[in-house]
Amino acid sequence: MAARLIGRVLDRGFYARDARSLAPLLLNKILVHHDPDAGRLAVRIVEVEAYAGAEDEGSHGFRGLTKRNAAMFGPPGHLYVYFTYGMHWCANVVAGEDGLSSAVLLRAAAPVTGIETMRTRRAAARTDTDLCSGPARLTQALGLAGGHDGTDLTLTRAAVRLLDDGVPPPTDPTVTTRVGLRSGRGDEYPWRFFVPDDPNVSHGPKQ
DNA sequence: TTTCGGATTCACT
DNA sequence: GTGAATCCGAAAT
Repeated sequence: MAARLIGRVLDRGFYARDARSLAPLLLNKILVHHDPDAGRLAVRIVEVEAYAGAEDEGSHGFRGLTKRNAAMFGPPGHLYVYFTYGMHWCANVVAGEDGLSSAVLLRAAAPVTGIETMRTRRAAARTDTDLCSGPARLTQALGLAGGHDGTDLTLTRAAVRLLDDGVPPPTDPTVTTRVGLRSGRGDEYPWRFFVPDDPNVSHGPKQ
């Protein structure tokens, strides 16, 4: 029933570019979680935000290395998963060279495989386009949490992987400012990218 | 040790 | 469109 997923694992060099360059390239990539409880879950990424290193006040890395954000400072191609608002997990892909604190936040996706599991986990979702239409919704639907912080996405046996299945990123992605940042703390940078007119994109500022 | 505020979501008006 | 829920990490004391 489920269509066979064919795709190649992206290599380290793909992730090594800076976050602003990497972010739009992640659009239309496939995020797969081999969930020990639910089997294979997969989504197609449709919305991302770039967080760029030490000079970006909106980035967790702005205030330097801490135990929480250590994955951001590590080598590219790993997951950075953090807890926020006392109840939500958000997942990032680490970008840039080892030692730089840059990452791309995965904000929204389109369900591909395991939709029944996602509907169960996202009971509040009224429609399938609400299953992954926000950074914390995405992690909840896929079952990602703090235990996945630091996962190497480039390992073929990793529980979480990012695949290129041949669908290219949009040639003209929509670009806006980032969501949820305080005024003057990096909210002015146009570093949010999403697939134009995709119904799974989160409800952010004017699109 | 205490305080502060958050890369959000959901229910409700 | 508005506000409550909810708790951890980091900064301040």
